[in-house]
Amino acid sequence: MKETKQEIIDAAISVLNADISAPLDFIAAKAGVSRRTLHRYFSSREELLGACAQDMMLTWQKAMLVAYNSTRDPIEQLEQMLYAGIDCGVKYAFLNKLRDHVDQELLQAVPDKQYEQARDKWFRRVPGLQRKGIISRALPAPWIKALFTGMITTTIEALRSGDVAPNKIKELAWHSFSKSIGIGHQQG
Amino acid sequence: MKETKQEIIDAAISVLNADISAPLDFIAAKAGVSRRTLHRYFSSREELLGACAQDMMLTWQKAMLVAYNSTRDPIEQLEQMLYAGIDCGVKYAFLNKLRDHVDQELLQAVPDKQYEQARDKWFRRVPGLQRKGIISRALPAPWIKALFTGMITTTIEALRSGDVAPNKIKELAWHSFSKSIGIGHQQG
DNA sequence: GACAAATGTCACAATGTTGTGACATTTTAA
DNA sequence: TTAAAATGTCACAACATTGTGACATTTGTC
Repeated sequence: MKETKQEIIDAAISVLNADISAPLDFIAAKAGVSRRTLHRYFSSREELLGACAQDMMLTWQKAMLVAYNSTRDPIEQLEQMLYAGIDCGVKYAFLNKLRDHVDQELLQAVPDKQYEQARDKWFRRVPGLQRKGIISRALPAPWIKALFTGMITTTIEALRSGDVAPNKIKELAWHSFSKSIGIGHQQG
Repeated sequence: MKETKQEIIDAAISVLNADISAPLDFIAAKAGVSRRTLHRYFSSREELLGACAQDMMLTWQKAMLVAYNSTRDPIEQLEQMLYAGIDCGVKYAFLNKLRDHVDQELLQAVPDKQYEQARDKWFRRVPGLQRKGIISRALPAPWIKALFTGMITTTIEALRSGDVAPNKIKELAWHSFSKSIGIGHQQG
């Protein structure tokens, strides 16, 4: 059986993702636990928020590193990183929101530098790949980064809506994302 | 000078988009108005939420219809609809969230059918365009729809982050979106 | 079963949020 | 200028949320 503390964190991420100000009652209910128990693990809302942020970052970071190290081919690295991002699921969408609401001190403990390491390492290669014509030269690097994170949230949203078959969705996501940044084109 | 009521709605959409449970004080402050005045226009939080939903839907609907009617070419229609979606800005991202929080009765008054009219009219043509090879046949229609809304939020997020030049962003969005659904490919 | 750890239930104070009334002040339009 | 409309300020009650203590109940382990 899972640790209660982790279950509360997971519930919190899920609930707070929909409503960052949701009462602790909702989070406790989602975790199948009384509010009193929640408070035994997290003395305050602020502390819970911080734990969520830390949990998310570690999850994300680990997944990205595994993906990045799974191959030497940059295109395959990107594909694996996209899949890893999708697998992180709803947790990912929550990440940006938290930055506005969590006391920054609570995030200091997290190895923030490492967290972005894998993805950023990859994105520093973008100009080189563009020179080789592998990625469209028409697209600025920050836009490519935006498309990457955007495709993850798009995919998660599509999954949540239930309109797209789940077993095909990663394939679709990579297909569309790779095309959107010009992979597979011959552009001299 | 703008109507106070509309200013409050705009402020509410902006604030609630970041935090659906944000106190009315924040909304009033954003609107440059006292909380008491806010309550003179909206007797309850619920009523304000409903007004936001209605306002958004009408804005979105009008923009889509204008875009749709601006040309007969389906590809150009799609391009214009994407631009219209981006122009609706932060308002759009709010729309889905509201569906979970607003009493559905308050949305009944809105011509919901019409709201989706233009976009849905377009998306019903997708199979035909796929048969002609204009859009990739590998992509299910719901996924294309997800990509459309996803590209809008991606673009808005990129704008908000400040990492991508605003004057080029619509162009980038259309470039990447059209590629992501297979427009411009020769696929037999 | 017996014991310890974890959890639940209830009560409670402190604080935050909402919605309203009364009245002062400012803005608008004639 | 003046009267009406709009807004601001303050006070207030009702309600929601948070965090904690005291004690009962359940769960896991020997």
